[in-house]
Amino acid sequence: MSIESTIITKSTTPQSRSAQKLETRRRILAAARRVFAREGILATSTAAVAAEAGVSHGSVFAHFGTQEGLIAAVIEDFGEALSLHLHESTERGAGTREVLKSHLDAIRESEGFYARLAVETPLLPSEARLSLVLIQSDIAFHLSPAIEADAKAGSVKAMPLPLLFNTWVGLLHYYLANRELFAPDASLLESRGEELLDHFMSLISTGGKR
Amino acid sequence: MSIESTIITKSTTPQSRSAQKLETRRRILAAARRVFAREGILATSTAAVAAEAGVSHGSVFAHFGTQEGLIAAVIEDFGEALSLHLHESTERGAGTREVLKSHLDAIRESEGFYARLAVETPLLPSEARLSLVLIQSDIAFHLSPAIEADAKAGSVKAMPLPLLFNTWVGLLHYYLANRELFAPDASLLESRGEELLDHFMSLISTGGKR
Amino acid sequence: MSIESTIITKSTTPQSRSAQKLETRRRILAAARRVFAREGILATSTAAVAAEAGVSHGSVFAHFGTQEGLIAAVIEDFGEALSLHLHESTERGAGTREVLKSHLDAIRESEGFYARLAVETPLLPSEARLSLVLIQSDIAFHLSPAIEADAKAGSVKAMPLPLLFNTWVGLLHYYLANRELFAPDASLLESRGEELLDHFMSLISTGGKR
Amino acid sequence: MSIESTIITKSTTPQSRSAQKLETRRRILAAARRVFAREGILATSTAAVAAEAGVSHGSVFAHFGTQEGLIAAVIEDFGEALSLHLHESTERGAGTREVLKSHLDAIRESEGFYARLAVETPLLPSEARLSLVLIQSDIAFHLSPAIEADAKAGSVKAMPLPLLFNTWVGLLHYYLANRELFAPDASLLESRGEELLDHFMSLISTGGKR
DNA sequence: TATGAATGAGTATTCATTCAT
DNA sequence: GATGAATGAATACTCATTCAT
Repeated sequence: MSIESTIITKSTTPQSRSAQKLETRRRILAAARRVFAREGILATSTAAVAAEAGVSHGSVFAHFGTQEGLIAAVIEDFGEALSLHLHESTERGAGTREVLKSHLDAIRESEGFYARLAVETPLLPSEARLSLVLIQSDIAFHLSPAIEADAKAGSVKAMPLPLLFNTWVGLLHYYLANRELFAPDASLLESRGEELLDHFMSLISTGGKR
Repeated sequence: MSIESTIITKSTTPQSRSAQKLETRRRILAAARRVFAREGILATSTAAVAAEAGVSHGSVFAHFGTQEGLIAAVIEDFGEALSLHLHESTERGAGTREVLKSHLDAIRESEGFYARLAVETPLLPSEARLSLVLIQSDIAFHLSPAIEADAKAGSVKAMPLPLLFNTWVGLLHYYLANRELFAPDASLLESRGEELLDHFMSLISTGGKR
Repeated sequence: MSIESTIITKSTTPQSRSAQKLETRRRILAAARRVFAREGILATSTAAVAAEAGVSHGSVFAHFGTQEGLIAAVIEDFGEALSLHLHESTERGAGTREVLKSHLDAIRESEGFYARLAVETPLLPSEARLSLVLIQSDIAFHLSPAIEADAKAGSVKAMPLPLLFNTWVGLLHYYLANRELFAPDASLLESRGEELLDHFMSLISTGGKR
Repeated sequence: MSIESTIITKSTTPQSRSAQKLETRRRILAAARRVFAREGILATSTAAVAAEAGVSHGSVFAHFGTQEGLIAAVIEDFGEALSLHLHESTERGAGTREVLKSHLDAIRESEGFYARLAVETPLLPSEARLSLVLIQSDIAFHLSPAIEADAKAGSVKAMPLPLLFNTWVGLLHYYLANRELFAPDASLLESRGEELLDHFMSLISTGGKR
């Protein structure tokens, strides 16, 4: 939606050269995100991205140098948006559940792409892998104080934070990786996000408090 | 190791032509498992498998028809071995922890290949994906009565079995997918299996009973 | 000529697999030599070679791995033939003029390709450059004793052999590089070889003996 | 060096727009000469020339139309400078050796570029090839009277001028084409120019007179 | 005039698959 | 049944050239 309007804007509103360039860059990034979500990151050819973006094949390389560069840029771009969303929707002093809820909310908008990322990142070049690490650091950064507070308050079991965090991410990624199985026709997070959240909270909660 | 002993067994017992054929098939399967573990399933060419097996490139196709067929067969073959191992090492009436321990033990021998499987399965054709589902059903089959018993006994929280199972698998796969990070130089299961097991048990245990 | 007869032989006489392979290799080498002579070495695409040879594009790489490998193989193949020719046509104890004559004779058959080689070698990858060095060593090897004898006999001026040799090669290559200018419609060596030889001999000869 | 001083001269004298245009043209030509010397003529992209010149990629085409046009212009420009240098440094009535010495001196300043020219000219489009022919005519024009005089005086053997001239150019180009071999770390003309000159003179000299 | 973003044709290389031996 | 030579479709990347600003 926003993409189309952008395109219209672009063709109707004459812009400076550098703005045009930025716009083309955005178009390619957005197109790549769409095709990546649809077909998979590794399974997508640079030509397919160019076609989806409505630009020449060469333009992809003029902007991103290599396929790896493109992939890294798409992930980084996505990571920034995710981070922004996360910061906006996570109140200071929010509880563990609220932070995890924000996490799911942030992902939900781009569930398709995020699911591909969860699955394919281990197979991507290191530059791209690093980007995902940064994304997750961001989430951990929000989660950490919430967990500590809840642990101190006794509502959450004491346990090493990394293990707890990785359990959550593992659970989430596992369901996303098997979306077709767990939510054949709909958004996985839409249909089962709440359930996953409840389940995880019950796992980490101290027995009596829940 | 178990692979080599299998080869030796077969080659010391010369048999009819159809047995020879079976032997070639086994060699290709074993070779594929090795290269897949080393290089990745999707990153491995059929030619590389043939070379590792010491057979002609054509033989791979004579036996498995297509690359997809080969991959599916390798996974199926692996699934059968895993299932066997699981049945052997899991005593009747074992507790939840023991079953999960058996699970890790069964995987440990082929950690490299299993890790590839955990990562790449979502990207493989559906035939191969189905095979992994069957493998996991098998584990669930062993786990189910143990959990139910422990739940009845009150040592494990009551919760939907699939969620519990998927949390375990999600956790395990997440660590396997990031082996390089979590166990740079050693076997992940060797160095951190126990820790994962303890962590998971503490998650699903009722507070006082553990 | 020999090429065509070879092709005929190939298609009429069923051969063993390895002979077939050698035959394909030969076809590609011969085709490459022809196109290289016609279009230039660097200006020729691997696809053009494949088309000229009547094989698939992939075959070129099945046989020579890379374009560089192909070029190196073509030069090496040519060098061997040249060396053979040189050995055959150069009698033991031949004089300087006779050896140089043999040199020209050996080149004449493949003047087109040799001219390309003379021009493009400095621009080719080092492996290929080395091949040309070997070819010229071969000529120097024949020339050396002849010069020495003639120098001792007083019919050739005393001078450092490398300078003398490089003057000859420089002269020859310069004329070959400018064939279109010096022999627009015919073979340069055919039409002007004798002249070059006479000229060079007069340069290196002692005044009185000529 | 001489190139830089030229630029300075031009940039300190701001002039009309058409002078500005000339200035840009000169900058591109000088930059191209530098990159050509460094990387090779054929191996240099128009974008690399633009970058070296500090102008936009489009400017190259605004001034020279095509890549071929640029190359031809660079060579022509070089030829003019060489011709000028040659005229200045060659005294009327100079002997053969002096003229050849002037030739080497003229080239020495731009040895890198001239060596590329010697090697790559046969591979360049005809317009560029023609330029080199003109350059060499120029040298021949200076050499001709000197040779004739020396021949008449009996110090140089009688022989067709073109053959003599081409032997000289062939020798020179052969050494330049193999600079890496003959003068790995230094200027070829610096380290071996005298030697080549002596050798060539001894070749064309009558025995006793030298 | 100068710019530089965009183009698209061209190229080397890979690899699953086929099939004659 | 096994072989391995041959195939050809697919794909990332380069670069001269154009043209709107």
